[in-house]
Amino acid sequence: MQDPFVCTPVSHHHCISSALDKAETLCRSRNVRLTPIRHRVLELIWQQHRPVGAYDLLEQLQQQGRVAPPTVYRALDFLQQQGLIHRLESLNAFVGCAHPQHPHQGQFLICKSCRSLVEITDPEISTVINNRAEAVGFKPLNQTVEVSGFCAGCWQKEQTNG
Amino acid sequence: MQDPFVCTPVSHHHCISSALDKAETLCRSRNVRLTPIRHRVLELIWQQHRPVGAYDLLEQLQQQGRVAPPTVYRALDFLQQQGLIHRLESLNAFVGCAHPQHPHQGQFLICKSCRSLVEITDPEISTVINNRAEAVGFKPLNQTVEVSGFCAGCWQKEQTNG
DNA sequence: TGTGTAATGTTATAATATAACATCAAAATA
DNA sequence: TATTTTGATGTTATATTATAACATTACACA
Repeated sequence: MQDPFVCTPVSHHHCISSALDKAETLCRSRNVRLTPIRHRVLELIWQQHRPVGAYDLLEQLQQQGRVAPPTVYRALDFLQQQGLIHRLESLNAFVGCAHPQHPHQGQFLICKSCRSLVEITDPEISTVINNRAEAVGFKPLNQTVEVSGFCAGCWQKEQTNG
Repeated sequence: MQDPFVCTPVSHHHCISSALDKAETLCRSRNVRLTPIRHRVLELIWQQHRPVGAYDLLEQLQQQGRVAPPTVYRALDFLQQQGLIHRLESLNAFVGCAHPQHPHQGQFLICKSCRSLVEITDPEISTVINNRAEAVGFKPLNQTVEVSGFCAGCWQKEQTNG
């Protein structure tokens, strides 16, 4: 089932802190360290609540002192390993994961117009892909599924405008 | 159904020339120009018959004279637009398309070990993805599906070795 | 032959990412 | 508590991927 969570400007502060709380709990339980830098990077990612590039993050971090690229990339690596963020290959960007509690194959719907993103976690998609891969003798380990198109709102506008 | 074409070292020269012939026919019928540079880039891509980076191609082109990055990227853009090659987002690399006659959503199986690649074109995969996207109000236009794992051969080796 | 368009050349630089090594902080252990 | 070990971060430099901007050339067609 899909988490019907919707983030509105009003609820956004909650969505950020909820994500950070989850992250803290998770890291504690796994006995890994959500250091200040990692925490900060995750926070920045959730503040945007859309795909963010590493150098965007870098720029924001640099407002509080000198930071170099490796620092950001290390934090991103860590957050990815812990399943707290996903990397979007088609955008070279990162986004917070809404349900990091258990590892999963996410699928990403990326709006061409407003650049918003929805993550769905549909077992049927991953199953079909795995089945087809196995049918040709391939052992699937990890899936990248990214769909470019229009979100509901932008699609309406597209249609009325043209 | 999947094209059961298999490229072996022995048949590889044929697979290259077949791809180039198809490309020529296609471009002629579409009234677009498969110029020498574009032809050469496509040839180099098929010679490798695995994902190749733009700068790999550049290096090979430079063996016959000075060439700069934009030249390669323009050729790649053209070939992509014509559906003659695909871009692999998770690798920043390009690979020849085995059936460029009609536009399609390809799915890519990428071997972590030997870096070989298989393209499958499974309508069920694209359909399921589109359905699920539409179910959440999203209008899907383009899919990126890339699966990382082991090809049949390498998976066997993996299992016997460890 | 001119004239417009598409393709390519050329230079510079943007954007993304990592290697390599130094330093520092925390946790684990004696 | 001092020691050691490990993991995290700092720092510098550079690799890799990609594009902007403008000049020049080749081709298609009037």
